[in-house]
Amino acid sequence: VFLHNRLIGIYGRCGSVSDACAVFDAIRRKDCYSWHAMITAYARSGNPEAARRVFDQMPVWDVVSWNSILGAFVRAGFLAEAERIFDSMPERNLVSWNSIAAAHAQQGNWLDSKRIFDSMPGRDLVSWNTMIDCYTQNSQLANANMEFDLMPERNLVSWNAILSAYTRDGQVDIAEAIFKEMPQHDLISWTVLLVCFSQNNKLTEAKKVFETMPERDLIAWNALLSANALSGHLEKTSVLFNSMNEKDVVSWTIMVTMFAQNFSLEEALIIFNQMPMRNLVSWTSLISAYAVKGYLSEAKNLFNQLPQKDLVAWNTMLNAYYVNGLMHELKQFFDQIPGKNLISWNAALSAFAAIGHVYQAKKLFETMPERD
RNA sequence: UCCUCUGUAGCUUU
Repeated sequence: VFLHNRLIGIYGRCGSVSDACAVFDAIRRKDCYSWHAMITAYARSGNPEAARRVFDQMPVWDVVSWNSILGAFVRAGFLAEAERIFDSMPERNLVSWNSIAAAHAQQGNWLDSKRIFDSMPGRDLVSWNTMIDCYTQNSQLANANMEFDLMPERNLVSWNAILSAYTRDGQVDIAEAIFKEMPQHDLISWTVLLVCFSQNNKLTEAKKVFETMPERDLIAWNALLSANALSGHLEKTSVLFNSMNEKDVVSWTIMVTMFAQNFSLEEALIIFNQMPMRNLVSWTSLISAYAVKGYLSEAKNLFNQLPQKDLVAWNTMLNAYYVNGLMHELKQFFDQIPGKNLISWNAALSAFAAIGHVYQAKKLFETMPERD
């Protein structure tokens, strides 16, 4: 059982749910570790409903079982359901509280995260680190920084989190200073620094980080690829891409996106058609490629065929109407978007503003649930 | 051997 449970965990982590499931089914005497590992495997694959089916079949539940199913819904971004689970838990520990705090931040409610953080029965290092990340995700650098200063102790995760905060805010010099000041570096620290340079148009420095870092994994390679793609050197980026001996769906999507953003629909399609695996992000990237080249109906067809849609996909399609000048359809589409976020509102608002429909723009501005 | 924190790809800011 011990070995089987480990296997479920390994398969879950590398995204092979079906393999995890096969191992799980083969265990005759399942213990709670088996059940929890299987729930988490489904959670990691983005399938909280499957996770719930496993949860429902368990003979007994403990706090880890509840945390596992809570985590499945948090990870999938289903805040309402996560809250329902949290409220109905017979017992909670710090893990439960940390999860629900992170869930609110994911949906943009960083004030709720802070409220939870302040009212939770205790705090551990993970709580503090979570709080820094809640602020970072919501572009609240000053608050992230304050929390970092206030925390009673820090580990490498805390340092990486604050490094990310400054990176996101575009404060390259401070990020560099933090990198030098931090007590240790791991692969994550190095990659964040690379991304920091990459996202602030410093390709040379980004490359230098890549060469300097003591070890490189696929994420680091993808970050370097992305740095090249962002700089607009299509040819050089393609050479790098072809030289990579390991590629995942992210690597492929970086290429599709690069061609899309440089209006090379044909090349984006060539890459897309060669992709060995695709996900929602790759499809959305292709929709964008069609849209910016004026192929709205193709974009719309792809969108309608998506097996599942997230908010980014909806917003991409919204923008497709805008760049093709179809304001009437845009308005209708906007009204259909479930759970609009600030990006949806800003996109619609700026669309009307850009074409001089001041009245419509003003009306949207006044109706917006939040503004930045 | 199970649950929560940090790194890479897609959407808005004319």
